[in-house]
Amino acid sequence: MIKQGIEIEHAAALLKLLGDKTRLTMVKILADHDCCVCEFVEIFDTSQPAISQHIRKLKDAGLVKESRRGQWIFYSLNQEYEQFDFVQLLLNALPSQEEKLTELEKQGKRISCE
Amino acid sequence: MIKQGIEIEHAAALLKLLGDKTRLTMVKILADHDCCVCEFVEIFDTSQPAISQHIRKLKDAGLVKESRRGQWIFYSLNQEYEQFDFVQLLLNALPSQEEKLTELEKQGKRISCE
DNA sequence: TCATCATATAATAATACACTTATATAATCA
DNA sequence: TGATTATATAAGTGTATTATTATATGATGA
Repeated sequence: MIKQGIEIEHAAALLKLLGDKTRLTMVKILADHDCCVCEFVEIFDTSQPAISQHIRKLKDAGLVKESRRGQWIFYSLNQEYEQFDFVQLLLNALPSQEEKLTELEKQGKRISCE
Repeated sequence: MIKQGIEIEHAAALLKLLGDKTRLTMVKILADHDCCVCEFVEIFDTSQPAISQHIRKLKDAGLVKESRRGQWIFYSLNQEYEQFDFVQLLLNALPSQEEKLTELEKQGKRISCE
């Protein structure tokens, strides 16, 4: 039998995870751009450990994955996440957070390491 | 300017509210049926104050409304809720909880007062 | 009016959460 | 190799959350 859709318990846990302004915004941003911790620190004007701890929760849930590029670790949405469709449904209903990145760019604080 | 969609802060608060197994299931059930507290007490096999407190959170957020019918207070989704579309989007992605009500019915514990 | 049923509210206690500070790890670069 | 930069982790703290117990309110029906 093919498992389809999301169980309600799982959904509740996921919504709880996303039910935090910082994490939700992070995930929305990650839907369009890979980012590293130091960028989020700038964007949210908060401490590095606070960001790392949010990232860890997202990673533990399987929602984001990491890839090291030199000095930096870049995070991105994990397209293989079991309930990726559900997450996308949600994210599509949210307003773009693009301006947060363009602001970063403007300040010359966007990291790119191609 | 017409306000459209949901702000990310508001969305986070809403997801947090729904990020609880009991509340999420309640809301999913209420999408199809009005229910009263004592029914939820049966369905979730939990205490009456616990249910009342969950209901209050949903009511405070504007997500559900109440109407007294005799001895009982029936709760239902508030279709006028500001972000009702967003909530519906979410609920539609969740599996039916219909069996919880049919189970109630079978036990003769469904309240109806027409 | 009194007993009962449905629900709300208050007080409390246990747990979870998100931040802070301090420190560790890991890569880079002089 | 030693300094620097990026990130993770650990420990501690204040606050939020959720349940419990006890009590109050409000409607019904004998």
